[in-house]
Amino acid sequence: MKSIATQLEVLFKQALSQILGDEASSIDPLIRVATDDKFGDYQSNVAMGLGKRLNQKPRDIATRLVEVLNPLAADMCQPFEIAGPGFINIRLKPEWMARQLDAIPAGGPDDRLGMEPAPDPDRVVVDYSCPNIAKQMHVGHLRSTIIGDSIARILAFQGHEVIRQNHIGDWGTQFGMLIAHLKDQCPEALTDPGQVHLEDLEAFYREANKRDKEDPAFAERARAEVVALHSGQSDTRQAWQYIVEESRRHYEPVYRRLGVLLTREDERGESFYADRLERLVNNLAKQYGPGASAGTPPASGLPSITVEESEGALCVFLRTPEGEPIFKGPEGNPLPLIIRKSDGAFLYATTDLAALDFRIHELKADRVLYVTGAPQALHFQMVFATVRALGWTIPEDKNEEVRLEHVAFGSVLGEDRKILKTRAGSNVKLAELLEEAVRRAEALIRASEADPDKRRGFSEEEIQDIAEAVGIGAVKYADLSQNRQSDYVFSFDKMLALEGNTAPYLMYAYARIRSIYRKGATEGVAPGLPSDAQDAHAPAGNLAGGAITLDEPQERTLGKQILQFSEILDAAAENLKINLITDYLYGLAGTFMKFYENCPVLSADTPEKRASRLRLCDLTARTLKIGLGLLGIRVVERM
RNA sequence: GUGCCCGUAGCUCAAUGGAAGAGCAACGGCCUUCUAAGCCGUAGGUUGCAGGUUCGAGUCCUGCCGGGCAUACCA
Repeated sequence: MKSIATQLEVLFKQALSQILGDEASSIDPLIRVATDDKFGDYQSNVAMGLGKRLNQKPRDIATRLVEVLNPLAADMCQPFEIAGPGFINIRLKPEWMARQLDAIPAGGPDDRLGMEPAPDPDRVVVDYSCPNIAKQMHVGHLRSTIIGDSIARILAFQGHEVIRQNHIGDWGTQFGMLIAHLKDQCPEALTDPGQVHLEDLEAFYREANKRDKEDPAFAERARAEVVALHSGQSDTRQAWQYIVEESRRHYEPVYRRLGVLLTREDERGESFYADRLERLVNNLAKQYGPGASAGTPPASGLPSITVEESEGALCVFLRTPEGEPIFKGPEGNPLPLIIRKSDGAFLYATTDLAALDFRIHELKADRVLYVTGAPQALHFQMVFATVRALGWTIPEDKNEEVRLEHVAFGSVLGEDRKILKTRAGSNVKLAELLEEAVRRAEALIRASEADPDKRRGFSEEEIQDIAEAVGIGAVKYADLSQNRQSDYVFSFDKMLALEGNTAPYLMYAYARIRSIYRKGATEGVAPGLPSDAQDAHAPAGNLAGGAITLDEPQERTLGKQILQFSEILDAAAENLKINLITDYLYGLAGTFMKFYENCPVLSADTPEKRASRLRLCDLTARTLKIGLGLLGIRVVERM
């Protein structure tokens, strides 16, 4: 089933070609959701633009268009209205919307509300989370993990082939000191790794760091371990493996608690690329180094790339065809992308180039997304520009350029509007932050249970389960409902607030719907809840005919918004703006609440009306569940 | 210095070039009817300033003011 906007576009294009002929094919009908109910449901803004182009009055064009459109769209729309400078206001017929809703198939395990998958799916690499080994995940990893996971879910739902990549920080000079320290402090970890566990990885890291700074003999051994690690010496490799494994024991429970999809199979950390770096750098130096100026000149307009040694470091420089540096440093001097340090070591730019090589040439990605913080924008600009200049983004076996995108996000701030820190000034640990969110959610539920008017009689098990879902959901929703690019202020009180655009509000709307079904089942007037309520939905149709009617204004609005889900998803996926989905879900939940207040379901006037309203409830619940699912947030049956 | 991002109601934030919106806080209503973690109502604006492009600018361009981030060997 096509979205409302798409169907309107088809009609408008037909009408445009009738009055304008062939030149109409390139015209966008500019269908938009109306900004206000008084203007209808949708509007077309095409007439204003055409007025200029055809040198006619926009209102005259709109009039001619509407004359053709009225019969074409008679099934779908009320007669069109022309307003203001030439807006065409579009009002959908309730019977048409009801038929669209009726056509949505019943729910099931892979429910997609009848939405069609993308006709031309891409293979998309999503790089996100990327914890550092031997350090705890802290609040700085929160957004990458949550946003990246949601983007992966959204694109997969749309039918794209998503390849998750967790580029963990499992390589680098810091491993020298960690390994040296491990061999001193915990040698049994090498002989019997399964039986020995570090209690506190963070403390271990700090101790190693301290010794590295204070004890020259230790620092010497640490350097030797770096060499041993790189050359693949077995006991050093084993120690390294042990440290990585200990880190997994920390972050995998965080992933499970957050409900992110990342698994061990998605890990392709820095170590994976380590033995490719030297060859990569040598090849670049050979092709674009000083002796290689005879290479092919860049195609017109493309930047030229050179690889030069500067201040002892090996650097990539990009220049315009006119020779002007594309990236400039403080004094206007060319800014290099350093791919080998003066001490011979490689660094993150090198690894990122190797990773793009792999993702483009071996994973065959059509699109590569990097979900990292906005401060890294310049780095990715340089890496992407380099890769484009190398010609990697136009593989021979594809006709479309590989899309490289930095999905940047703002920082998480404390109430003081500074980067969120603990009172002691250290990073806030993610595990502790989640624990506090759940604990606060639990306190809210217990307070409500202590109130005789609000008490639902939850079991202890239910309280724990609801607190977990609400607490974690609140953290994730608060993050995802922000415009990704701006910084946001972290506040437990706001994200767990009982009102407003929060996870608890949406989850409450869902639970209310489920409550109707439970009550209906006991009274024998609704099909009831399926036994496996988490994964299936009651087949709400086929009751007394089961046809949906949209008579009351609240029914009409609810039905319309359910039908709009697919166009919201398209917009969110296109711009990777997840807050479009949260705004939509919040609006849908609000509309449902109004419907709930005004339109009795179980005690509707007639069995037909009851059946219709039950189906609206079912569709709303499914939309909320799927929508929250795309955010990685689960719903609960009661709260 | 240069580059990127931001500046919208008291506060926190939305708004693919199309007719300025929520939530919180404030004030006033609604629980013998499906969950009041709810609903209804009132109030709140020269979208930082000044120009420009456009039929139309919060949105695009230029300049200024204010803030954040980045800017050669950590990621």
